[in-house]
Amino acid sequence: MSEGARQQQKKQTRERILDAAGRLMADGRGLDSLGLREVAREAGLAATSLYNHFPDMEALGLALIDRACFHLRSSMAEGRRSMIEVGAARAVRELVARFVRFQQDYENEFRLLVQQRLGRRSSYRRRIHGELQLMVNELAEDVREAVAAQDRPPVPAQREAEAAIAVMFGLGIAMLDVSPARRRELAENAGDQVEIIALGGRCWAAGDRL
Amino acid sequence: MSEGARQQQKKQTRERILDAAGRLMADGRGLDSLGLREVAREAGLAATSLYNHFPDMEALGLALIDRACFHLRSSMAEGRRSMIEVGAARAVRELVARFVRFQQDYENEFRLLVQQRLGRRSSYRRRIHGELQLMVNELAEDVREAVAAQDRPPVPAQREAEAAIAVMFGLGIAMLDVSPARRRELAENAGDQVEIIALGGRCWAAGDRL
DNA sequence: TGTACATCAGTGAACGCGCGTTCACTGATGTAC
DNA sequence: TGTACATCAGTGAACGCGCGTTCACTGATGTAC
Repeated sequence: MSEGARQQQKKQTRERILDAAGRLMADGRGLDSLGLREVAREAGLAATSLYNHFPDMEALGLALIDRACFHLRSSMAEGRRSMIEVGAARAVRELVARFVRFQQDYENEFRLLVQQRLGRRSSYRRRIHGELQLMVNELAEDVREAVAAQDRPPVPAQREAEAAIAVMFGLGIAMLDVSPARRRELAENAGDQVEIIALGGRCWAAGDRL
Repeated sequence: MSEGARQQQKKQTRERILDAAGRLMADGRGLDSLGLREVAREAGLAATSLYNHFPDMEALGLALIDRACFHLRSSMAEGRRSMIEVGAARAVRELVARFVRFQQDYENEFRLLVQQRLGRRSSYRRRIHGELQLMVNELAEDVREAVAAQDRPPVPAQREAEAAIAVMFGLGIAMLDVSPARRRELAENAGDQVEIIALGGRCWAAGDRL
């Protein structure tokens, strides 16, 4: 019980290290370019202290990725339940808006996820891939529920979700380097794209093909 | 004229350096992890010789990216002209097939482009962004022509092209880590997604909204 | 409550190594007369 | 055609620097009796 104090201290230090690493990534830097000493310095620790919290640099990176996944998941879950009621048109726009908010609130973490999705470490890739898979599945489930709630014929929800998420990640990447005005424009375009996907899903459900 | 021999030799050496760098990236390594000495060794040159061909490592990276852009462009241009005649359904599948072929033939270069699209160096990002923009515009133009040739009402070709390319890049990334069988499955899914996009474009053109 | 002992977060020195770049050079190729 | 000179691709040594990790340590915190 009183051991708690020490453990709590340790947890705080761990967070301090992750925060420091996050701060260093703020100016467009990638995880790969972060050095152990650099992170330690930023966190106000001796370089070797990091080994009390992470067995090696790979583990530190994985912790950063975990954190990013958590933020992505929370951001996308926010207000998810209301999707069914608001109707397809608004639901699509709000989906994109949630993603845009995540991208803006956690720009470094967004970059981290996209970069490490095809980084060198397979542990990173697997972690991110799994998270994105979950994200696709949840979105697909939402689409199915919303469609069922409106007594429409079942759409190819999985394909729609995959395409929508591909569009949103593309949007997130494109937004990184441009002005706020251009960002809004890109977001609106992406909203249109997702709407087109949803419309296409309805046609597909009705048996239409090209 | 006879100066040509020396110049030609130099050009060959330059290619040897780029080939060496390409080989080193073959096992999933990123551009950022390539060292000057390492590339020189692989090319059979003294480390300092690289400076006779590239002012610095950034220029070497840019040359690699240029090469990748060239291959992407050639791959996607291949058989582009026949798109109009074959009809929308086949055109969509062939579009995806061309991209898949590029991804397989030049896997390292595909990774290079995706990774450096949000890498640290803005010169890289700009180069790649410009290339992708061109790719989107060309695809949109093809869509417009094909639709016009069939006397259909004009579709939101730009949005369709953006969405389709986002889907294909997502596909390319997902294919990197999986078995050939799974790759085929993913490619088929992506084909369906692009078909859904095209169907959605038609609905949109007809004035449908969600 | 007081004391002896265990735990363990944080430290500083040291390891071998490769990094990108500069410099003065060598010697083959190309040029001018 | 022969000779003197210029060019320049390729070389090897050296620069200062940070890398990730190991090790033996210190001293505050926690535990047992």
